[in-house]
Amino acid sequence: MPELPEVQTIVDDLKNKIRVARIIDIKILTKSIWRYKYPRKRSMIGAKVSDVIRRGKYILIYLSTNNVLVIHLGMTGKLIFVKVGSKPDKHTHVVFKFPDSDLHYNDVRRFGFMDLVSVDALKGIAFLNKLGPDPFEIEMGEFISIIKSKNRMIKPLLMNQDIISGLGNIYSDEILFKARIHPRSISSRIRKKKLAKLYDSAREILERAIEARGSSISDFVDGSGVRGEYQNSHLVYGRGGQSCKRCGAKIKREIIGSRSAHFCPRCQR
DNA sequence: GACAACCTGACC
DNA sequence: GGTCAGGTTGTC
Repeated sequence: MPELPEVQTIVDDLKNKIRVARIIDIKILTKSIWRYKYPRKRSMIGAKVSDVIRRGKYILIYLSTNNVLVIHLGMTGKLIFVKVGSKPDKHTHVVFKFPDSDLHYNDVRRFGFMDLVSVDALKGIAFLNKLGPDPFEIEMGEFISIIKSKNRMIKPLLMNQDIISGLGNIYSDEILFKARIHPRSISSRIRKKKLAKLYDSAREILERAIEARGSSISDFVDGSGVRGEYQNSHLVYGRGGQSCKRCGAKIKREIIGSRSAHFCPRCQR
């Protein structure tokens, strides 16, 4: 489900609702969502949430006990605030109890996961260390040289979290359309001018998507259970067979890098 | 780079 | 019954 704008939306909601709040209790309903190792609850119970940040598509919840809860939402993960004592549904895997509300971690497909690590250990976590910068964390020149230095199809390259983090299937399609780059273009051969446009497009689209509180295709909702609006602004994603809003040509849907890619064969070359 | 694997649900 | 889905990881 979630790419950078959706994860940022959740992070903003978490920050507003639980920063400075204390975790009263935790109910773990599904053990297997803890990927690295099963956590000690006493490392979390009684702790205050000191900060919530996003790294790529990861959510990092810092606790006053010097531990960090690292969460990846996978495809269908959700963090939703509900009334104290609300009954978990069949896909609720963890319940965090706060004074004013409970926070349910739900995930239908269970591709998401959590880890609890100490602040010290965080620096040694491989899957965080290998994350590339997101488009807001780098300058245009750096972005261009990263892309130019690889010899790969641009869409799978943009989706590779080790190179640039935060982009997934929706936003890579939307960004490439805006920059008028064909998703199969080989990164090293794309002109600098086009890559400059790609950089601007990435930041612009992500910013607008965050303002719209994400894209809800089927599952995504924010911390209050409300859907995002950016799906209404998609120009290519999910529009295969329909006409391009820019030139009228038929939008194509093709498998590229084992994922469905949506693009306009006339606008994107 | 292509694929399968990990899962459940929606849709045809 | 089959296909598809906002992701990641590991194998050829």
